[in-house]
Amino acid sequence: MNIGQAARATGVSAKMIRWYEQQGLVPAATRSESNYRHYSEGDLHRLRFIRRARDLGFSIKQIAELLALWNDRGRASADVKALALGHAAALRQRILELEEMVQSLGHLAEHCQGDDRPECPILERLAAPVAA
Amino acid sequence: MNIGQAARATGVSAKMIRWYEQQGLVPAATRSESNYRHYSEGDLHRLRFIRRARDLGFSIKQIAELLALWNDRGRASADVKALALGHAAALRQRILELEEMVQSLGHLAEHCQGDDRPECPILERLAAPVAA
DNA sequence: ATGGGCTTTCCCAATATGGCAAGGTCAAGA
DNA sequence: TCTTGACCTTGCCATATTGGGAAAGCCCAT
Repeated sequence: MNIGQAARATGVSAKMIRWYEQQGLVPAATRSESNYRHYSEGDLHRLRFIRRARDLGFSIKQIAELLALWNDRGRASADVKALALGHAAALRQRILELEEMVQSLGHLAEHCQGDDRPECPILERLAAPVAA
Repeated sequence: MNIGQAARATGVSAKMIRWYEQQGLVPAATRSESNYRHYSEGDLHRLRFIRRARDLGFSIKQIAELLALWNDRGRASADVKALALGHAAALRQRILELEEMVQSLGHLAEHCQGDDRPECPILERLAAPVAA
């Protein structure tokens, strides 16, 4: 199976597959005589794993850890769980930050008429002389 | 006022001030004989504006638009408001995505014992053969 | 044999920020 | 006056992930 087919089968673009290989996230694919990469079912399996982990917002580094645990038959499930929960906590933190921004924006926008006149509390706040 | 003082006064690092200048977000600072940049109160004002907009999660490009509106005495407040609300909507969208991830992670972790044994539904799900 | 669709590698782009290095400048103290 | 330390300059590198494009080679079907 060539890289394009593997891409279609896993939802990981060919470009990304090559990049993951370069980053050591997947082992270097075997090559045909004419240097084409080709992929086995096991390779697709691994790529799908990566794809799903990306969808959950794991970084490449974290995915490398997950893959290592996946391949370690003797791992403790606690290690996997800790990784997942740590990541979830980081996501929640990020969500809080974004929510704060949304709230501030909401407050600012509330006081802005949003008409043809130039008076705009949003800009005034951003430009406030000292603290805001 | 030198760049270091301007940085301290505005909360924008010297590095970033130079970078904003290079990006055209702030006009090139005037220079002393020995080529040191120096900054006026107006410059600090502009830098603080940028800083606050960054804190609200606006991108550099968006900040450029905000600055243009700020400097346009005849702007319509509607234009500013639209920018702010559009940005808020994008943030909310991002929040939804992150919340979905957190939820999925929560579901996965719920079913994982998190002990010394290797059985781990988290990995099993990530590795699931076809759909998950 | 020719063309269209695939593959290869390599370079570039974006975002915003920090770090490091080599060298110039300035002010204060000995 | 000389030295020292704090500051400034530019420039390059790195981060993390993805897409775009070019030039060249390969494969299959007509």
